[in-house]
Amino acid sequence: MTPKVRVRFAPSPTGALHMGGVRTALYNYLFAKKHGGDFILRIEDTDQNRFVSGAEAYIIESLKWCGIEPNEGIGFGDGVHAPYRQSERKAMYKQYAMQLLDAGYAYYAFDTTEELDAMRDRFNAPYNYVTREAMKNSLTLPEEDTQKRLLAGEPYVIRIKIPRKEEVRVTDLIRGNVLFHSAQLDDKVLFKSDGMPTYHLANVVDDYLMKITHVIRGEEWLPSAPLHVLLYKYLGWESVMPQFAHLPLLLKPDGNGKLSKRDGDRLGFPVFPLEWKDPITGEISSGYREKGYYPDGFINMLALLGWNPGTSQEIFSLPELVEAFSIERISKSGAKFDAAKTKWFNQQYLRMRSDAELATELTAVLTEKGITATPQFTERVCHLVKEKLHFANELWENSHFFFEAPKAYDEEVIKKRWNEESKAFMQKVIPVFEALTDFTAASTEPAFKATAESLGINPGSQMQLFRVLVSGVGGGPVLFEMVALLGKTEITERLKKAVHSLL
RNA sequence: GGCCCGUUCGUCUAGGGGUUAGGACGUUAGAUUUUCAUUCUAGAAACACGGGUUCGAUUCCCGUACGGGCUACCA
Repeated sequence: MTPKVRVRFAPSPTGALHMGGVRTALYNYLFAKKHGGDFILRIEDTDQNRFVSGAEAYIIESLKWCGIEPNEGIGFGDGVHAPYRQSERKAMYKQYAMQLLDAGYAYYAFDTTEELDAMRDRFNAPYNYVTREAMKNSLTLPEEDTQKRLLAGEPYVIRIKIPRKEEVRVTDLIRGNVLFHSAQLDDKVLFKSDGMPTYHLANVVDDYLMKITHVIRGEEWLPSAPLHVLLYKYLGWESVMPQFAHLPLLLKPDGNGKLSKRDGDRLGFPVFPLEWKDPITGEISSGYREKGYYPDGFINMLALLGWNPGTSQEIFSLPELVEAFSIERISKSGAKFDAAKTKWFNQQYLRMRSDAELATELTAVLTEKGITATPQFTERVCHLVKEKLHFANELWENSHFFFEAPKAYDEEVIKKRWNEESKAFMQKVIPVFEALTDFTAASTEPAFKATAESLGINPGSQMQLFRVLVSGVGGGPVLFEMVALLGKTEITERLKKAVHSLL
């Protein structure tokens, strides 16, 4: 029987969650849901020096905003494997380090930072099967010396003893078999002198204890995967070792390298899901949420950055992503982030929003400005302008003239179009409009044109000017739809006022 | 430097021993809206290079180049 799929997203609370991290969480979420499994959030806070207050809450809020909520873990409710914060699991790790020690797979090391630096300078090599011979550790020191140091409370770390000559095979769901030679590995610290495990030990122990079946993480972890494989083996957990999938990285849009916070500042797009204020420096980094992006569009974009369904479908709801997702279709190479396409996704999602939903957003702006309008009117306004937008927060700037009469008129258009001929036309069209009983796009347009023609004027030459006289601006939705929505009274009054003020 | 991963239009990608190498974003032109946006149509635009294997390689293999990641008592 195959065990229930259990995956985890395991960020460190060292700052805001990067969009690459969000994508990793997303792929874990999709994989879990696809297989009816569990998705766990585990906080890896084994490095007390890098702890940033607020980071954990930020991670939780980000996942919630994105709609990819873990069903177990910090912020989402405890399961049977609680706690989910490694600092609270501190007591669990030591015994596994001891187990490794007893079995001869690990050893104590007492080297100081200075000694370590000196060793690296001298050998230009890591702590490994050759250099460890020259260092202060339980492999080189007499047994009683080691015991004496331990008893005296001398600081120590526990290092893994990497075999000198062994092939370590990592089977990766995305990359296939990757072969490493143990001679290239180093004796990584598993247990630090401050009593905390390092990532490597804590990660393997927790994944084992939490019955994780698949480890889906960034490609930056591939080089340490053989170390993890060795740990499963030495701990006797080889038969329940999770399967690995190392994700390609998110790259800078220009140039090369991993996408970083700096790139967002430099190129003008957020790299974080939510706005983040650094608690130390007070520096603020923009977020997709605050910029007006929809979470489902953001997630859709992220899903397609490194994965594709093999069809030409590009717009996916979260359930559709779950349905279509498979690890096999994740690409191997890094993906450069594309801010323009991210905007395009948002535009697509904006169009899928109902007029009523957009009206709610616009109403919030109206209320702020002390403007009242009926929901029906606001909805129709939204219906007319939504095709022009990429973001809902552009609603007001594209529709303000529906709610307030123009205070000024686009000067360029006035300069170009306002003349004796147009003055005569506007004065004549006012009574024509007033006489209409049925004031719709279907009635105003022919009336407008007929009036122009009766004066021997090309109707087209008056359209933009007319638009400016009633709205103040040269651009906007389809003219006669706009006219009809504003209504006869409003249109004729605005027109009279405009003609008067321009005389 | 060493180790590992990768390489199809500018970008995200499909494809795969014989294809007009497909789509999307962006971009260019035209049409529509006498504006803008939208929409429609058309266009430019890619298999990194060199060797093999093969009747045939963009596809398979090897090398080179280039890119990326890792190389901490950070994750």
